[in-house]
Amino acid sequence: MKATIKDVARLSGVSISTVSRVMNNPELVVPRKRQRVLEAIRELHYSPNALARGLIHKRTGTLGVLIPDISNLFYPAVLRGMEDAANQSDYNLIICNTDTSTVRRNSILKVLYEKQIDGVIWTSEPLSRNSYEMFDTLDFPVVLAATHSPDYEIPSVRVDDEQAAYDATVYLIKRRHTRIGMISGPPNDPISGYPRIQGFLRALRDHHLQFDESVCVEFGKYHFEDSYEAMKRLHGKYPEMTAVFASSDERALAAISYLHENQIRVPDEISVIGFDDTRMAGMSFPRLTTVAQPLYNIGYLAVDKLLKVINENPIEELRTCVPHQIIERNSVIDCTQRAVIK
Amino acid sequence: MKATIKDVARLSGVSISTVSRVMNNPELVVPRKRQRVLEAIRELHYSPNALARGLIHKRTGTLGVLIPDISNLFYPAVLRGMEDAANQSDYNLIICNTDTSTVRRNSILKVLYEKQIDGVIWTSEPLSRNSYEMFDTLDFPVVLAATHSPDYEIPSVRVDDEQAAYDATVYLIKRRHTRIGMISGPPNDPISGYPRIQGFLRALRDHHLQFDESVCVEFGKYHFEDSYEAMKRLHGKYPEMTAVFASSDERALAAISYLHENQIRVPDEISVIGFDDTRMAGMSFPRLTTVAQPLYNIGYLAVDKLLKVINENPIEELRTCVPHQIIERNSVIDCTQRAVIK
DNA sequence: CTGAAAGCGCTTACAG
DNA sequence: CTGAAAGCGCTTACAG
Repeated sequence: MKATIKDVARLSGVSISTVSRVMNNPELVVPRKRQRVLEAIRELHYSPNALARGLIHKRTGTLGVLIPDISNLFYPAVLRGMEDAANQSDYNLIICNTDTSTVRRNSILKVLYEKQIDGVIWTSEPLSRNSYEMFDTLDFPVVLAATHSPDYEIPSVRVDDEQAAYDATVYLIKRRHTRIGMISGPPNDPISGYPRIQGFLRALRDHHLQFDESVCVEFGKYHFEDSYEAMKRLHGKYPEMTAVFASSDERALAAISYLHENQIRVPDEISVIGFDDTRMAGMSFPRLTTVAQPLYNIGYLAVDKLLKVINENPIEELRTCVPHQIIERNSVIDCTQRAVIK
Repeated sequence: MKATIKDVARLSGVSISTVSRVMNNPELVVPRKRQRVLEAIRELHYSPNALARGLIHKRTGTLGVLIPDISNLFYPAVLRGMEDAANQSDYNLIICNTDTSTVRRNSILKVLYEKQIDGVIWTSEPLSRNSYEMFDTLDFPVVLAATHSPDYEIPSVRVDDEQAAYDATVYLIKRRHTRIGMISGPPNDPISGYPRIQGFLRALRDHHLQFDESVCVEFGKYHFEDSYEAMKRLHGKYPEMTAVFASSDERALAAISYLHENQIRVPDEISVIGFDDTRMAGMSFPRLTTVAQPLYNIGYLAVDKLLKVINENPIEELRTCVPHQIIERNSVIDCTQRAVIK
């Protein structure tokens, strides 16, 4: 049996109030008694029951994290950042997979609510009206990570997707590519789809590159094989393309695989730039040039912000936009060098 | 303010006992009252406080998962399996990173203990005497995932590392490779180091391949760059090698990167086989042939087993060994074909 | 079938 | 400085 505060009180010959005090306000207890209590605690391997404490303080020191699917390689770094931030403030994380299902989301939120979670991080997915109302009626403090809400006043931490896509495209243009394709996520995805396509198109437009959206963009859903097929279609309809912007590292690797397997050299014939900078980006051949999201920081800052909301500390800005950055590796070549090699 | 059972009792004009009953044993309450209570619950958005319940039942429905580092790409699939198993039985998971630090482990275990976690999954790391004693005195139900303990009677779920390494090596030998190198983890690692080296050597021995361990094995610690360097050293001292067994997919990708970057064709000149079958394995070029661990299942079964221990259901076997399997992709070629190509 | 009471393991005014 | 008491939000014998 686990020892309780009563056992400690009995063994040290004081009341449970006193035991409680030596744990929470030791200076209120005379040293002699304090010692006796401390000894009893040690002897009994006593440690306080967080449920009882939580009941009184209305705090549990645990946060809920909702992500679409932990097996997506985008999350390991993000979650590590969240964990570290939580850990630093003595919080724990309960991580749950929603599989983008509303039903699942509801049932998760219900049990987290019962477990008296102090707040939740909502990751990646756009925040529907329905989700918003759920958080609102449950009165959950929420922070959005790697997503944001233009419609509701909810704190968020993410990258400027439109601008990042713009910069990635400009990076290619600066290297004299003029015929650039894109492998995108679903156009109705308000995070990794729509804004990145817009950024891509804006860059082309700004540089007076003629383009026809229907020939230079192809869509791969989330997984590798989809994007592999998308690359095949893209290459089929736009064979003169010299570079491609893929809106995730996974899509970029799929594109590279397709090219390799069809004897098209990367980057000598076609350059590829990715998005995210997951760990895989450094492990491919050629190593992937990509626009990095500060994944770890996104996670870290999101939890940090949530903790501020919970503790009613002021937060500097509602929607924080963390900087992206192009990581140059070996999958992009200057288009003129390309000509030489050829 | 959150509604409590008292609010529901007041609104529906019954005692809290009755409210409690409609939640837990509705058949004990007359339909008329039951309806009234149900309505009040809905009206107040009432949902029971799991802390109060946990205090009484001495159960929280949450499990602790200790892993070395969630940002390792080995874990996403394992954790997904754990999550699904937990979810299916209405349990939640608190995931914590130990960074292989004893201090960190102790502090994590302390708070999980206070939070009255129902049990813990200990992942990947070998179970030291010290850890064992910790679990023992805390009286935590524990299951080991992707590791096991020869010394203590603790349930575990993992692959037979020695045999899997043996099979991977035999796979190369069957394809007529006779000069095979290995990129291994640290030899003192009782999971991904020692047994896999032993399996590798046993395969060579069984097939009468002459070998000198000091020339055909090199060590890369955990990360990519280490293994890249290890591959460089291995190739330097064993240039006639035609195939390499890497004891993780990450090591295999590092080996492939090294070979590519030095214009050594894979698999045409040197074949590479990996270990784990993480998602990256399908995304590399060439796609990686590897010995798969059933990562998802390891996670799923470990939680399943832990739940059985917690509920005092019998478990079929203390140490379950899940089957490994070689996934053939494109990074290994028959050594005779290799000669032809050359 | 239902309510009052005790209790789960704590914390925190309130007296003294 | 310290103890008795009330209370956090529930569940569960025990009477009736």
